Amino acid sequence: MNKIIVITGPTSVGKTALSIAIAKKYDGEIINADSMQFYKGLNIGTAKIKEEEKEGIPHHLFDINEVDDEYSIYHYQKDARIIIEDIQKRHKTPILVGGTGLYLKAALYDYQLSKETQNSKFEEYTNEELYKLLTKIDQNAKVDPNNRRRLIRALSYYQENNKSISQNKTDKLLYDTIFIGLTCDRNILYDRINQRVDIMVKEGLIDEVRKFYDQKIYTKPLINGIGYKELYQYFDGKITLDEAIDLIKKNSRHYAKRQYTFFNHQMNIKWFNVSFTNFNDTIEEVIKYIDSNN
RNA sequence: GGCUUCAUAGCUCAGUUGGUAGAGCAGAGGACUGAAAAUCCUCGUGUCGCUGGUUCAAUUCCCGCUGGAGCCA
Repeated sequence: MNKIIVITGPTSVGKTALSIAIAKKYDGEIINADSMQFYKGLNIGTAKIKEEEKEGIPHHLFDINEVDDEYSIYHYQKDARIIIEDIQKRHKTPILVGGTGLYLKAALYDYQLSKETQNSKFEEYTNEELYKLLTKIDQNAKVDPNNRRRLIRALSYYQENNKSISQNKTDKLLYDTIFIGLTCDRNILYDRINQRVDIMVKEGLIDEVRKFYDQKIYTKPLINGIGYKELYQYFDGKITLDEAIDLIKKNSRHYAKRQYTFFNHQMNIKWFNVSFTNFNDTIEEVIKYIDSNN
């Protein structure tokens, strides 16, 4: 097949299980599209696929970074495209699997990213001052005045490229791609998320996080990753273990909601309602859809 | 059994010196081009436990009832 298949959806719907079935069916190779699964050692908390579950299917862009490596959509875009094109050259099917919408877009859409320089000259400004600076150079800027991170990014972009970030946006899809989304009833999804967190704890999540905490590692994946940042608070003695676990569940639920918002508005996804009692039905449905679009 | 106290949004509670109410959490919706599992924005009508009384007007005051908590026997 010469198309790219994307398998996405909120956390806990069963993307990994589907990806193996689809890879087998279409002689595919899987490319990670999950911003946390790039990192070595973040396994339980990111629900990373285990070696024995891969069933011989090649998996790319998993465990490519140490937790203190710098990695962003810039690197991902390059890495993913090289692998996509390599897989296609070998007449196999690239299958992007993951729930990080921005990374999927960066890889597959016409996002123009160039090597950037670090700059921290905006740190001393207040949000209000940053907002004024930005609206002065770009009247079309659609950044919320309170969103400091975005304000600084937009200003840095202007400084480096001498044009506004909003002018650079295109929505062109570069590859022939089939977008498959897995979904289910919101309440069922939330139950699954809650259950999965309990399972992660049983499987040793606390030890997994503890190792990084003991090494005093405070890099992005550990201070941002759900399951990691909450347990760090617990190790710091700020909250109890039960509170940390409840927080992990809550943050995962909120995350799932944000994922839906992104997928529904940023990409054209064909959604499939997952049958958890008979997952083969779901697989069949997806295959039927892919065949009819090929 | 007697006395005291509580009963308000899914949860925890605030409040109305009598003019039918509002926070946090939970939940919902949205934005998104270099931290994206991140960051940011928006959304609060509920028989104010039930019944009766006083009043122009009661969730607010009073009687009783129901349920919870506490104290004394």
